[in-house]
Parts: sequence; C-alpha cells; structure tokens
Amino acid sequence: MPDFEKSLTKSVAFPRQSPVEESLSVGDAPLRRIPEATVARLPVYYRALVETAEQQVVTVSSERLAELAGVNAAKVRKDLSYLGSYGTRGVGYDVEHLLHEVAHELGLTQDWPVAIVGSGNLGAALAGYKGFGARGFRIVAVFDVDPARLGRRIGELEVEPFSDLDRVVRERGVAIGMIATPASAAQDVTDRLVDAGVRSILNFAPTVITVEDSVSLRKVDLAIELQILAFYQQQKAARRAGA
Amino acid sequence: MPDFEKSLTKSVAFPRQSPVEESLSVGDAPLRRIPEATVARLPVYYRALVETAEQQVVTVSSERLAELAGVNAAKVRKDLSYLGSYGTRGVGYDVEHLLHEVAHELGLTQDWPVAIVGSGNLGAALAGYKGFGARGFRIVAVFDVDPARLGRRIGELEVEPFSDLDRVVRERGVAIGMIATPASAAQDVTDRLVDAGVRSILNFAPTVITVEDSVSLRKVDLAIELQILAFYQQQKAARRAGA
DNA sequence: GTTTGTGAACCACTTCACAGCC
DNA sequence: GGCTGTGAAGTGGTTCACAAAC
Repeated sequence: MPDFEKSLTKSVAFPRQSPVEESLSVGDAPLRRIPEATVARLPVYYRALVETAEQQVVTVSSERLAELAGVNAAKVRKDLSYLGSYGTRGVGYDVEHLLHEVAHELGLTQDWPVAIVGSGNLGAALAGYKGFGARGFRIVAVFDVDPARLGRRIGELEVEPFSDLDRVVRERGVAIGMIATPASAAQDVTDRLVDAGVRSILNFAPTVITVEDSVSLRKVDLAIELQILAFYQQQKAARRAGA
Repeated sequence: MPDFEKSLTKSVAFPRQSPVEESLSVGDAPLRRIPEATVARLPVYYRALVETAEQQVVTVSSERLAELAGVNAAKVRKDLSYLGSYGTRGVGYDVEHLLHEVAHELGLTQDWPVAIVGSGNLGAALAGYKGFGARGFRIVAVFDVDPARLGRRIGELEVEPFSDLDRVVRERGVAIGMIATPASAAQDVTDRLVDAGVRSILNFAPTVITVEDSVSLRKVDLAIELQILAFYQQQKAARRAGA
C-alpha cells in the first residue's frame, strides 16, 4: 500500500498562545495540549470508529484504524496517545470506549446550534445538507438580507431577516456561524456574528476575513481547491512533456 | 495587528516523490520545487493581486500583500521567492507582472473542464456556483445515477446518466472531477473517474477515499470542519470554567 | 507472538534578521 | 531610507524503532 498520508485541513486564526502559560491543567481534567494537526484528524478517526462499531467489532488496532482513516499507524498511535492511554498492548483499542473518548474530546456529546448567513445556492445547500445532524450540529437559522428571499422555506426552517441576527443568536444559543454570502459582505457579516457573541466561524465566501484572536475561524474555499488541483495537474503535464 | 497566520488547507495524497530524482528542471523552465504549503497560498495571493490590479495600483509590497492575504510579510516573500525574483528591492512587486507569473504558475492561463458527480443539494449548488468561472474552471457535466434526476436543468447544463461518464470525459476533456455523492458511492465513483482518465479529484463526500499515487486528491468535509470548531469552542468553555 | 506508547531522529514549514540592491 | 531575497534558527509535525505490556 502506497503511503498517501497527509490529509486534512489546517486551521486558521489560532491563538498561538503566548509561550508563557503553556500546558496548564484545568481542574482535574488532564487537558494535554493536543496539536492542531491531531485535532484535525480526530473527526476522521471518529467516523472510522462509528463505522467499526456499527459492524459490532469490539477491538480495533492502530493498523486497521489507520487504513480506515487513510493515514499510517504510527500517526494514529501518536494522535490517540494525546488523549490518554486507551489501548491495550497486544490487543488494540476497545472500539466503544475509544469512540466515547474521542466524541467527548471533540465535544460531540453536546449540542451545537449553527446559523447560516446567506440563502443563495450554497447557503441553501448547506442548510439542507444531511450529514451534520448526525452528531450535535443543528442548523437553527438561515439569514438573508434580500427581502425577496425572506420567508422562503428550506427544510424545516424559513429564511429570516439578517437584522434579526442578534436576537436569534441570543435566543437560540447559536455557537457556530457559517458565512455563505458573497465575498463583499463576508467581513461585515462576520463582525456582526462576533458582536452577537458567536466565537466559531466557518467561512465559505471566497475572501480573506479576519477576526480577533478569541474567535476560531476556518475556511472552505472551492476556487482555491480547484486552483491547487490545477497547479499539480499542470505540473504532471509538464513532467510528461519534458524530462 | 495580531498575527493570525496559518491559513489554508493542506493537501492529500501527494506523491511524496521518491527522494531520488528530486528537483529536476524541465526544458528551460526553472521548475523549482514549490512546497505544498506555498502552493496552497498562491491562490490567495492571486486573488489579492487581482483586487489590487483592479484598483489600478502599480506596485505592491510584501507587507501589503500579506495584509490582503491574511499572512505575514516574511511568508509572502519566501513564497514568492520560489517562483523567481520578481520583486524590486526598495520598491516592491509590479502588480501586473506578478499577477501574470502567479497565474501562469497555477495554470490559470488554461481551461480546466470540470465534471460533477451527484446532483443532489450539494452537487446542484456546486454546479450553479459562480466564482469558479472567473478563471478557467468550467463545469461541463453533471452526472447522476438516479433516473428521476436525469435531464433536470442546472444552469446551462442538464443532468446526464452516470453511465455516460466515460464518453463524456473523453469528449469534453474533463480534467477535474468533483464527488458530490453520498459517502457510500464515493469510492466507486472515484474509481470510475480515474479509469476514465481524470487525474484530479475534489471529494465532498464525507468519507475517506483512496487513489493511486498519480492522481491528486483533495477533500472538503463540512462535518469535519464543524467538529474541529466544536473542539476549540469546547476548549474555550473549559478554559473559562477552570483555570 | 502481538500491538501499544513514546523518546529520538527526521523533515517541512515558519520566522528571524540582515546583507544586498534599489 | 526602504523593501526584497535568503541563509540560519526555530517550531511543529511525522516517522522510526523499540521497550513495555499483554
């Protein structure tokens, strides 16, 4: 098997924590500092574990988990070791136990109300997307500024006026905001969300937005993904031609 | 200004090139080996340059470009240095010139026909998404297996049967495939695309897929993004409570 | 015998800091 | 005096390889 490692998406806007006050423990929770790269892989392990559990498998090796997650076994072991020592040498990991630990670490045992801003093509698709619901993520509002779109039904929701954002965020306890507006509106919308108290933002608008350090920001940028693929595709073509 | 660096998405499934035959030049093109992390940022610089050019600005400093791209100036300079020495000390970079060089490097001077497999919520949204078109990426086909969806119009296209994939890929010279199917179909669809000759894949299905080394694979996974945000959000809550 | 957990070695990327050129 | 280009130092992440535990 070829080793096509390196999956995943790296984060943005992370505190980068002043070198002082590094690895503190909080209360009795151990709270090891988990590397960003590891955090980004935990959801992949989580999914692999869910599938494994569904098949009534009781224990799983790092080897097998690696295969399911598309990484190598050493990485799996090191990643999981940041959570604690949940494996048994000579045996592997107890699927149910590990599943629970990972879910807990990721916060999937709680509910995360999500609001979407922008009800165009993409916003509507996101609102209708199954596959979140699975664990804790619930779309509780879709906003738009365009009066023509207000009241339009999307799944169980209706599009609400952006001007209600503050109130709705408060009332429904929105924890995560998704930006699905045109690029030109993205920064303003972000600022409004942050002002309303939202501290986690997922940006789909094709533009750079900035937030204060206390806010987590990640982005998904279709055009960028395509351009990266184009780069490597072109590279391959060049290699074929020359060399 | 706080330094919220670290943007961007890292790749997947990259050759990792056998250590032998490293930095060869092809023909007369210099072809320095550009780090993956740099490649992932070039599209961001590209966008910043386009905006800058639109405002009739003639030269731009690494400082300014960094601001627009949401990174720091040292990174911009190092990144651009992989492409060549296109700046002028004491002055900055000529916007038009740099724009052209970056576009060329990314392969944005050519046309990239894209096919989408899956015409559900997400597939349809992707097909209708403006913001690709901008540079070279043209959706030329949308496929589905569901007979009920065939013939449905999406923008200027109609949904075509998946069984025609081979022929259509050949006839329209599809270079990039996007997977917007349920997870269960993603690996099979990928294999079909690869068999048909597609060498760049963008996977939106929430599952790990694998491809041979010669194929570039990137993924966009909404659920994973949300879970990563949830992790950090929970972390913040814990920090607020304890410590 | 098997498989984890983890120091140590390695590698990729980032940041620093300054010489070199305008 | 200003800004780039880049070696060198620093940081974070990956892989190796093996002792420890079953």
